[in-house]
Amino acid sequence: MTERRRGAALEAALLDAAWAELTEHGYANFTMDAVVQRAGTSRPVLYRRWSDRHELVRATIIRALERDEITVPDTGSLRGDVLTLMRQVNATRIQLVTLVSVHLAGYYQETGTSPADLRRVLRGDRKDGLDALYARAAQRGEIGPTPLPDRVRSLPFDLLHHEVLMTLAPVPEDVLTEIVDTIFLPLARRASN
Amino acid sequence: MTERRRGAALEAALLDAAWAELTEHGYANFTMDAVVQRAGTSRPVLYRRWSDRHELVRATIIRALERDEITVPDTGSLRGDVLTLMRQVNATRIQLVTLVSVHLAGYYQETGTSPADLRRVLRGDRKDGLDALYARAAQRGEIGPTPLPDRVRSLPFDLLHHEVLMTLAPVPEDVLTEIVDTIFLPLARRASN
DNA sequence: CGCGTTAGACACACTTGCGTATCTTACCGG
DNA sequence: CCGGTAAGATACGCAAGTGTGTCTAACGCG
Repeated sequence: MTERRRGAALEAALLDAAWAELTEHGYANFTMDAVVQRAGTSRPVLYRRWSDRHELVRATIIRALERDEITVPDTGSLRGDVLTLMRQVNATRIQLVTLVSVHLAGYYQETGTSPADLRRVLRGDRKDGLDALYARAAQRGEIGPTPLPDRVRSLPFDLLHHEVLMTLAPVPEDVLTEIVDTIFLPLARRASN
Repeated sequence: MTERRRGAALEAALLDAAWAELTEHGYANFTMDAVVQRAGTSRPVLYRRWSDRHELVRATIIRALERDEITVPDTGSLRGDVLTLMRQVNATRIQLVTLVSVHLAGYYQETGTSPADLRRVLRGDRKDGLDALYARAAQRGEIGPTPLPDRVRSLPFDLLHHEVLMTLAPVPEDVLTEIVDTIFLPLARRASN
């Protein structure tokens, strides 16, 4: 044990361990002990930074949110853009989505919030990007000039989300294309004419 | 305490209490103690019937499934049928859906199952009814002769489901009609031509 | 090099929930 | 009305997790 971590490095290790515990065992089975053990340190080190379970969970989720920034793509076609975005979400945010939606049931009851509230935070910054994405599609003539209803715009992501929540696993590529090609695109073209 | 319940009556009281605890406090905070206390009886009475937490939860969910049978409507129009079905689900199954999808995270990890597995049970018996519903719609000429893809057929219910999971509350009527009128019906008509 | 800071190990009191064992007491059937 | 069955009330031991002390030993800065 010659290497003794300190300060930021130690803190990062703890948050990484907490994140791993959260995603692997869920909020219900999330224990300070497990985090400490996984990080290879000891109880007081943890408590010196976060005074209780709640604070640690909050810090862990915030940290996860700050990682994995999602960038809105510009592939040259609506289909490509939407699919690329879905793939990004599918690849990087599954753990986050399932954690936030499924594992935090207790949290919602305590705070009176709902998954939609947290989801708005997740998606908020993407709103402008989505606007631009659909504007480009309209400009290319892929969809008509009438702006799409919000529910149509979010449709592919809602369905992706739903699929993730139901299977608790990454969504296969053919399901992504099916959602886009048999549901979203026909509707988008029709709804904006 | 002159009234002492026995047999079936007592069992029903226990399962009712368990259901109330599950929906109010979720699986994570579900304790045998709370059930016993809520039912106004004592620990051993519970354990004589279900040997552990898991069995009790299973029995409670099965009981809830057996209640609230959903009947596939025949209103004379596809729109009316689908909307009526959605209203039924919205009115009677919210607790069940949220419980199964959101509160049982720990259960899935322990058993290696996913919400989709339980959902199949929920929806299984409705499959035949849905077939009939869409057959009638085709016969009336509301949709074309080409059978709808499964993903389209389940679309309104998936979106309802998603909405419930996000808000953890009953879905307002205007959202139901919006889903049907701006998403489902246009797509259904188009997809079966 | 020496000193303050803090990581790391360990032990504690406390709480909660589990599953069982024991005993009394009410109910129901014959 | 009487005897078996099961309800109801405690109580107990166990395990897991929490949050807090206390002590040491390593590290980093001046």
